[in-house]
Amino acid sequence: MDEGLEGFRVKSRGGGNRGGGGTKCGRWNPTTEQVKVLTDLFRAGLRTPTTDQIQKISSQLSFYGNIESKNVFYWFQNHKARERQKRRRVLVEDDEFNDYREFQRDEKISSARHFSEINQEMMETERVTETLQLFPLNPYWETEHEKLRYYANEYNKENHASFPCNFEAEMDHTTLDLRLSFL
Amino acid sequence: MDEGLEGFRVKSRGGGNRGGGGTKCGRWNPTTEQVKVLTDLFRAGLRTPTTDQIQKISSQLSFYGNIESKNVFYWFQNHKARERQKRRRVLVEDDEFNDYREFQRDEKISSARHFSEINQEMMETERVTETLQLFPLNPYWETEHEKLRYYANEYNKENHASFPCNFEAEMDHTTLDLRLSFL
DNA sequence: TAATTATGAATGAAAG
DNA sequence: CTTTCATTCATAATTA
Repeated sequence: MDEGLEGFRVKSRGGGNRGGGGTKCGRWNPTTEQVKVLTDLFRAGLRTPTTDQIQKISSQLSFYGNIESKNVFYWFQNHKARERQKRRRVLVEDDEFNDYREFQRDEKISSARHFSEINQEMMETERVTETLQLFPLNPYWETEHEKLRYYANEYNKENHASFPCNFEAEMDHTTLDLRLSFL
Repeated sequence: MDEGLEGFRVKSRGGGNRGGGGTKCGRWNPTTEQVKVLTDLFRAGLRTPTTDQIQKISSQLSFYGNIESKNVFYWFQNHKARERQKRRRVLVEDDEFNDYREFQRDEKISSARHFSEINQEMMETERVTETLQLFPLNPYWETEHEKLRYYANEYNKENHASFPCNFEAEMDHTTLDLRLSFL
C-alpha cells in the first residue's frame, strides 16, 4: 500500500481486468486511473461516501474500466480501515514501549498524543471531512478525462455483458436439504 | 489446459471455535452447517425472527457448534440488510444501464433482459414471510442432527455467492459525458 | 514457480 | 432498520 504522492505504481495492469481474453470473472481489478482517482478522493478527505456518492464515483470510474458501485464501497471501506489499522499499530508499539496495554475501545480520543513523526502525515489525513464536497474535483475530470478516456478504451473488452459467475446456485450438500415444511 | 480446479474453497471453518480447543473465542465463527440452516430459513422467508424463534434456532444450531442467540439475531439482521443493500445496488446499476440504452419508449422489454437471472434470484427472496412459524423444524433436527453433527466437523466446503461480474461493461463511452458535478 | 504481500471481498458485531 | 467498524478470508500481484 502506501500510495505515495506519485501514485504511479507499475502494476502492469495495462487494461485492468478486461481484455487479456481471460474474461475471468474474478474480483475487480482496478486500473491505475481508477486507483488514482479513488486515492485522490480519499486524500481529499472522503472516507465514507454515501450511496449516492458511491454511485457517482462508480459511474465516473467506469470510463477507465469495469467497475461496480460495490467496488467503490469496498475500496473506501478497506482503505479507511487499513489506514486506521496502521495508525493503531503504531500506537500499540508506542504502548508496548511502556508496556502499556489498556485496550480502551474508544478511538475518538486520539487527541494527537505522542505520535511518531511518521504519523505526522497520517494526522493530516486524519482530519476527515465526512461531508466532503466533491466539486473541487471537477477541474480534474474536465481536464484529464478527455485524454485518458481514449487510452482507457484503447482495447474495449469484447465480452463483458455476460456474467457467468456462479451465484450460489448450487445447493449441494446432498443430504443436508432441510425440510422446512413450515410454509 | 486444465485451468486449475475451481469451485471449491476451504474455509478454515473446520473444527470451528466450539468445544475442544476453544482457543480464540473472539467472535462466533459459524460452521458450514449452521450457515446452511440459517440460509435455508432465510430463503424460506424468515427475516426477523422473534425472540422465541431465535431461541429455538440457536438451540438447534448448537448441535453443530457453539452459538448464542445473539449470533442468530445478528445473522438475520446482517443478512437481511445486505440482501437489501445488494439489491439496491444492482437496481441502480440496472437503471444506469437502462439510462444508457434508453429504450426509445420501447415498452415491450418484457422480462428483464441481461440481468434477469440475478434479479430473478432476488425477486424470489423478496417474498417475505414475517410471521414464519418454526415448530415444524423439530422433526428434522431430532432425526438428522446426530449424524450430521459429526460430518459437519471435518468436511467444509462453501461456495460463496458472487456478485454479478459487471453490467455497464459495454457502455458507449463516446456518448457519455463526464458530469462529475457531484453534489 | 513457490513464498509473500497487497488488497478485494465478506461478515460478525455493534453503534446510530 | 441503516451504517460503520474490526477482523478475517481469498486471491491477484509481486518478489525471491
